[in-house]
Amino acid sequence: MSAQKHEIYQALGDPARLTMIERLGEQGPMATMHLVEGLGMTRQAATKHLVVLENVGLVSSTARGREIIRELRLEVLEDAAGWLKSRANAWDRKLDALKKFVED
Amino acid sequence: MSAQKHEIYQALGDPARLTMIERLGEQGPMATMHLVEGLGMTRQAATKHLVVLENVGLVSSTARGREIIRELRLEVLEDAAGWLKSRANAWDRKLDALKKFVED
DNA sequence: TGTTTATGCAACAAAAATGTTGCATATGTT
DNA sequence: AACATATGCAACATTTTTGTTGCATAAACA
Repeated sequence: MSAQKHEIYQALGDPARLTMIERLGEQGPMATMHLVEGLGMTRQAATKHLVVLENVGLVSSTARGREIIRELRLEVLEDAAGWLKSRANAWDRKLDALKKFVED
Repeated sequence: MSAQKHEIYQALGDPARLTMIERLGEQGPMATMHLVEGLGMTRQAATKHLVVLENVGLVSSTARGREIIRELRLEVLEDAAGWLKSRANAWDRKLDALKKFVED
């Protein structure tokens, strides 16, 4: 069910989607129409981006009347960030060890 | 000169490229041919992926005889991971504050 | 010198991502 | 009831990404 790592990074790899994530992080849950404003694209295009974010679990949505409220799933984002950071740290140690090994 | 954030995540958003990054992190710098092995694609396809990684600064290359040695740029990876983590942390605090505000 | 190995570059094809328009549906509002 | 608002869905066009094949070049090696 949970998305593959590369799918999460791919979802983050678009300026419009990053902007929407930033807005949801700064201002909290909000309706689609509000999220779309200022992106320079139609509502339908923005919705497709939101679907991409939902598919990897970065965003969840709830109906409220005729609106759909989109919400950032911080745990998923933190997980993706943490994974990357922990890998980078592990590789840092490994590559240091390799370097020392070569020097001998 | 430095890549935009979304470009870095887009570069990470492909399974073949993530695999190559993992290999470079686990085993250190290596030649293209070695990196290509087991990816299930031609050398030319893999090279295109390496060019994507180079363009965003995640990988650098040096010629050694007829080989090209590819190396992981850990600083760039750490920077991308750190940015994501710091944003997530900041948003965590912000969204908590918002929640408390709503409850009053 | 001839052969194998590692690579680059260009043309091409197929698939996926991005964005548009048009139309339908359901919820508020006057 | 009539109108405005927020949304979904489908068809379509464009661009980007991903991968292939074929050919050229340069270094290592027998």
